[in-house]
Amino acid sequence: MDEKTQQIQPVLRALQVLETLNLQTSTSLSALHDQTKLPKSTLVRLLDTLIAGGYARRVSRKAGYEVGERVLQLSGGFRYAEKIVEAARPFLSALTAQHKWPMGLATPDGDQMLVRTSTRAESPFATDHDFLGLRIPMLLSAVGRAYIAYCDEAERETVMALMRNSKARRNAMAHDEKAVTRLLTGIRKHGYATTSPTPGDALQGMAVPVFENGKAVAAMTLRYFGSAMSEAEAAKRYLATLQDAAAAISAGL
Amino acid sequence: MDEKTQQIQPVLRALQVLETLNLQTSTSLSALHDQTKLPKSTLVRLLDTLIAGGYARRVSRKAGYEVGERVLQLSGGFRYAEKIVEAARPFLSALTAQHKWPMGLATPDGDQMLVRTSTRAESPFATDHDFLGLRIPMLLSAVGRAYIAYCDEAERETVMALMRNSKARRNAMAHDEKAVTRLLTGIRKHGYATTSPTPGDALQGMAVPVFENGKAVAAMTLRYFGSAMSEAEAAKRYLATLQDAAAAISAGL
DNA sequence: TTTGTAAATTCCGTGCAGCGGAATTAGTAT
DNA sequence: ATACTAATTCCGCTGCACGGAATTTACAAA
Repeated sequence: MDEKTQQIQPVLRALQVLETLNLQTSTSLSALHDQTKLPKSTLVRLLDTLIAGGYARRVSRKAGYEVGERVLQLSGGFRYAEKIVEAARPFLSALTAQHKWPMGLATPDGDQMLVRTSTRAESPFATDHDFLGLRIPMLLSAVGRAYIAYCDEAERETVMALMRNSKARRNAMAHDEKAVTRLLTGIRKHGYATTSPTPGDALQGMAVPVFENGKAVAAMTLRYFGSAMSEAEAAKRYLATLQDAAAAISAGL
Repeated sequence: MDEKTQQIQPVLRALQVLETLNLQTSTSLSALHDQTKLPKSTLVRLLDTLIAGGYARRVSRKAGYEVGERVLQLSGGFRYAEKIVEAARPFLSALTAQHKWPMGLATPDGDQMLVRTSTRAESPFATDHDFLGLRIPMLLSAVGRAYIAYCDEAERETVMALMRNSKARRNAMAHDEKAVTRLLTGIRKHGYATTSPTPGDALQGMAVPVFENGKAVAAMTLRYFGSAMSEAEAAKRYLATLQDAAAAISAGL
């Protein structure tokens, strides 16, 4: 239609495969076929290439394939412009080293939160994939809730209006003003936000805002197994350290 | 020559370009040409493709190109533990070549152990199927026991809590605190863990932890026929070599 | 053990898409 | 203005990526 820059098909396909491999610890050929819609023979050819380059690895016939160490070279040079991301990383790493749970930091991006850094790779409890670089809903995620509860009022009004005018499922809650008010009041009272509890062994989030010059600019989260401890217990154990870290990050800006 | 796996040229070239872009904040076409030795027209084609996918951005005619945000998706699933796997593999192969028994290495994954590499294919005694990429119970397997006995206390407490709250059969033992304590004490006393002896000609495991900077990060196991020798005899024959190998792997990290 | 079967892997002829040298355009220095 | 360098586009050739079909493999059931 518009610009017709030529695309090299196998390159985009290979990158798609790489992204898919990043979504689970290991992926069978069939699963890859289901998720990418690419023919299996094509997948094998792409995988052979990725393996030869060290970007992927064959695990076993049954478990399939996984990402190889060299993928780190593909993004190691990427830096966000914001200094807060760089400032926060060492604190998040330290917390993960201490408590083992994966940590993350996200900044606002329209009606969603953009995950800027995480310590998923450093935690033994990171069963799901990384949200790094992905956008997550403002009103459903711990980081989003922490941010919206503490950002300045003008910004909150703008974002809320944006969400109210949105038909997206992720913003459904924005239409229930009472519920939002209740949610935010609760967050400010306790000093932290959580994801809405999900059944099963999914990871829960517990998030606090990060300020710069008294203005909320990001939120950081600690993610833990809901089946390992209750929310109250998690707060009792980790909230103070989380808030200390957030304050330390602010101080370093 | 040796392996004749087919390689898709443009894929490896595109990844090479991506890696080069990661080396500096922005890269001009000429610089890219110098560093990759690829024709400029080819580079433009590759870059167009990467840009269309969001993996690169054009900064300006003069400054050239830089990596795009989406590169984060290419490595988000990578686990730090992969490095250990890479480092350990040659040692496991050497041990199997020497003793013939299959070796394996696993890293923690929630309340289970994830088998990351094995020499099953190199051993004549591998009767059972391949566990590569599969998860095995923490408290019933040799690798799991070795890991839980030597990992740091905060992590052990978390994992134990997780298992106590679990109804899964594989975690049944977690509810008997006394039994666990006895088990772990015995492991630390002898310096290795075993699978609970099973009747028949099943393979037994004998596992030791692998440390990094004094922290347990994985466990490696030697698997042998229980009917071929007693546990004491196996320990006498192989424990020292196992521990030496584990130490060598740690040293190489 | 043998057999069954679902999945992974290899094979191979077709055709088109990636290739790169040459021509063109844009931006910069004199 | 003019010359010069680097970026971009053009285009005919050909080599290799494509994917359906055939084969092999691993595992489980009998």
